Amino acid sequence: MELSPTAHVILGMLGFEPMSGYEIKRFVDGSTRFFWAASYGQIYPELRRLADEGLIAGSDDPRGGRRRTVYRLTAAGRAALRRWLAEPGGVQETRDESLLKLFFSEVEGPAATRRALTAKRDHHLALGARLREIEAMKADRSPESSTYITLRFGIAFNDFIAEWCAAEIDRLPAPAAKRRELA
Amino acid sequence: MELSPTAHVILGMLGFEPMSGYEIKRFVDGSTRFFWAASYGQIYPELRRLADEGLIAGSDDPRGGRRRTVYRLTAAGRAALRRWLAEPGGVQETRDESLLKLFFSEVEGPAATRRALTAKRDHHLALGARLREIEAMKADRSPESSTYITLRFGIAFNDFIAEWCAAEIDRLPAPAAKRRELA
DNA sequence: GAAGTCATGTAAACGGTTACATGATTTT
DNA sequence: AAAATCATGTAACCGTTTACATGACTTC
Repeated sequence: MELSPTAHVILGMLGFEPMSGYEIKRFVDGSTRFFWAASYGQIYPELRRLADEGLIAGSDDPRGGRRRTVYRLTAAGRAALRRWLAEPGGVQETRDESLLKLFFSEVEGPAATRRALTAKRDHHLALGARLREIEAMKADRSPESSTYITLRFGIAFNDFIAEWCAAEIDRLPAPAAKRRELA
Repeated sequence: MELSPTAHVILGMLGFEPMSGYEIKRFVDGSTRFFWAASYGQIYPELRRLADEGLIAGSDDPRGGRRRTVYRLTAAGRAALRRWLAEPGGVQETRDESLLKLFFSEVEGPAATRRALTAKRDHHLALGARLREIEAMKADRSPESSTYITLRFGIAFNDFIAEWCAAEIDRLPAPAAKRRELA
């Protein structure tokens, strides 16, 4: 029974601590979301499947009058998580419309290229700021924490792209309006 | 009629020059593939749709005895391309299983974190090498070519990640085996 | 008492990949 | 003669998102 990457996200989250589907979603939205998103439409059916296969076990744990099912890893589930972590490779996909626009911009002239680079720079600037907010709230910031390493990766990565775009904008020929001013 | 990003890829490609579906696929595989892939299962139906909407026009242009349909942008198609390039934002999605493994690795201890970082470093090293091969073959390498800027972005980006991973590996506590050697 | 949050779930739609089918031409 | 490439296309499948439904509890 081949598990989907999203199933592994769930196993990984439950590897930290037992959680409900709702909590998994919240956790994902504040962490892996930037490189692996998951919606309720995936999480709840997947929890059922993993429970059916005996990799996780759910137990009722209502909060007040709200029903609530908390799942935890079984021994088989922890083994599956360990196996997945050890095996190399995996999906690596990007769909970046801003790069697409940059790529095609030359048919519209250098002004369009500049616009595309500026938009991309701003996007990654904003994303970097978001990640720094998450960093400020993060409890475990020890240097060998892999979740913290991943977060720092995200920040460094977005910083790098923003800076690269800014440098590239500077390399571009000055826009027509500027040139007229200089003349 | 809202166009999908993949429809815009086709419009963009035809903005460079008229092409057949097969040629679009080949072009994509050597360029946008790294940030926006497209399969035949998308390209051919999408070509039909775009032709039905009058954004592109196909004409038979057999090569020898092989039938072949070459598509070119119509005025409406070029306007749609221009409009899309001007509008801000767009899809920005990443699915990176290597980051997922890095993120969750701490439950397995620092050796797993090191393995995850090493795997990621090697992946981006290989990707960078692939892009450099493409660069070596690329005709237009003028600094204001947006396709070349995009390619250089890919190279810089993969280099950066590989170096970041390498630096992070060095920051990690020395593995147990190494420590015993030192004792 | 209204809005927000906690909590679980499903159905429909969507975008995309994979695999397959067909057939001609070119290269080895 | 076989393998590779050119060329077009479709059907089945898959993972994911969106939107919706339900209901209890909490905060303003």
